[in-house]
Amino acid sequence: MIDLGRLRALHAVARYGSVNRAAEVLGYTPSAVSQQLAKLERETRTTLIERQGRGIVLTDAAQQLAATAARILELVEDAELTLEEQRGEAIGTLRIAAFPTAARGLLPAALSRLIDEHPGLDVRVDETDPFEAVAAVNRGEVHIAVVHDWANTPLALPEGLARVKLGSDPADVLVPASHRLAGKEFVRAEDLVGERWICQIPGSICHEWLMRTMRRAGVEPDVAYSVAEYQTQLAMLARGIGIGLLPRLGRGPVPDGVVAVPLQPAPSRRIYAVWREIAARRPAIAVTLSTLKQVWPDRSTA
Amino acid sequence: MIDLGRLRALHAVARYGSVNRAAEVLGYTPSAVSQQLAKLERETRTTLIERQGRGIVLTDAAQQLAATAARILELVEDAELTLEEQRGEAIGTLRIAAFPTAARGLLPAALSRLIDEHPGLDVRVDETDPFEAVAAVNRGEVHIAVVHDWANTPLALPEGLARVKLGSDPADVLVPASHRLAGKEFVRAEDLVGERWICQIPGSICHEWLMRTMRRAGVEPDVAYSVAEYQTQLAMLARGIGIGLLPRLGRGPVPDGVVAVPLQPAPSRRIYAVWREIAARRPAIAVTLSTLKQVWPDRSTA
DNA sequence: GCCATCACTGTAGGAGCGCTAAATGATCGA
DNA sequence: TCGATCATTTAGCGCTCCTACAGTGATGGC
Repeated sequence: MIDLGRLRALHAVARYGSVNRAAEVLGYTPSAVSQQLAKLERETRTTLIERQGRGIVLTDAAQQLAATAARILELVEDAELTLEEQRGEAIGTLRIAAFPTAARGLLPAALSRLIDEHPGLDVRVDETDPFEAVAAVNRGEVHIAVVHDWANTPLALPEGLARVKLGSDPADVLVPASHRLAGKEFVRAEDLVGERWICQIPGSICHEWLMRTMRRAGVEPDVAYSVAEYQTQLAMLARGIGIGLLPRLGRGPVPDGVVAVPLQPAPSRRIYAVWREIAARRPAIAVTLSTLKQVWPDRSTA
Repeated sequence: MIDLGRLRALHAVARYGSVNRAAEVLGYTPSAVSQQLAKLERETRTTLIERQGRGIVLTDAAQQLAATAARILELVEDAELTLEEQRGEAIGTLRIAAFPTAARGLLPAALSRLIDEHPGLDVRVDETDPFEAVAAVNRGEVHIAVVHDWANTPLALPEGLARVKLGSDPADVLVPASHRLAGKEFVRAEDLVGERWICQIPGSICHEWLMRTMRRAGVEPDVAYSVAEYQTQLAMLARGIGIGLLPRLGRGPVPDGVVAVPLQPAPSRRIYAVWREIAARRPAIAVTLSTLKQVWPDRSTA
């Protein structure tokens, strides 16, 4: 009877289009995958792959076999999930992909609690941007993704993925203590026209929000200083050479010489946990999701 | 990921109710099956089997797992069949169970032709009575069963099994050359009242037909001589101490001193080939079925 | 047109798995 | 209580599968 390992290899090759990528995903060397395919060909006495240029293509028979292999592997995974569900223990490896701010501001609390309450759980974290994180969940390489979106460009999820909103992450304007806005209760976007910005690199919430909001208002923001580190940003702010924007999540208390002023309306970046719907039967995933929800720092008053 | 071998072991144990029988069917020692189950328990961290007396019982979790294992194995088998079908060659092992007369009178011709035309085919034959042969096909232990039934007690097949009629096997009355019926063109059942019978052991067509037909006519047949071997039966017949009944299938020419007289109506034992419906996609099975049909000795005139 | 690179394949060798055989444990029937 | 029947445990052997490394053929930059 056909070996499952061979089917996994074929399925991965069919899915990722190359022996190398399949091997990478499976955690093997390309040689191992190649040998598995060769053996599968010998055992089934069927040509499954053909070389094309530097790569390979699957024959029709292989495509078909890969399709049923997918169903078989799904059933096997389902059986494993059912067993784990029946056992009810949160156990095994759980991989989380989170964007940097969440990795810093949300995961430490969640992780320490998970490790305390579920010693059998081996949690791994990868810092990944939201787009890639969702793709990784969809491919099954990661169990949970912590991602964000903006109210005006809501996150679209592939079929089969579910999400729960953990909360919103408001961002404040950081200004030097001597700044004209330092004493205000809140500021509006239009108050910020003409300012020089100290932003973290493109992809940061500062950059994102500036571009989204200011441009919509018809103003091109002046990002004079683009820095990589939060500490650099703070040092510049303290010198009074510009202002910044920073999410509260994962931000420590602002140092002397810098003041955080809430924005009105607050930049509404929403944070979600995303997972494969069927995988939620795994207790490990269920407890992690619930822990993430519980440790969300409720700073509605902050 | 769960190993297929473990699932096969569990499935077999669930199906046959004991480690020993499962091992026998799988072609392993009980030790191997026991070890597989133990490993499956360790890997899934789930209790799957419990000892009960000398045997075992499966837990609920195991029952459920075995059920999905059945679906998985079915898919795997299906995938293999598809590959073989696509390849189109009759190849691999093919197991036939046949009742003794067919094994002697029908299979030799079929086998020699199969071996000639399909060198890749490894045909195995087991002489088995029809009831057991059908059960073996249903369990998947045998691919094709050659069986018979009587017109008044038609063969009932379990779901999923198919059959084709190969032909009818008429039986003649064998009488000594000196017998009063020796010159007749045919004889009727009522002509045979009062005769002493030389029969092969219970289960033979002679015995079966005598009991079925004579008793229906209200006559208890007198089986004076019950022998095991055809040659013995012939020797007795030649001495004129009784008469016999023998199917034409697998019977050689009758020796001097013995005459075959057709019965009217002929005992209508019908011969079928039986197979699992889904397995007919296998070229090996398809060609064997067609060969069996082709080599059926057409003796409508004999 | 040559060489660097990329992708897959082949080979040798070592680690680990899964099987068998034989002994052991547990239970049932006589 | 003894023998028979099932299942399990242990030791050990063979085989499989993986990695490391070398090799082959196609591609593309220069």
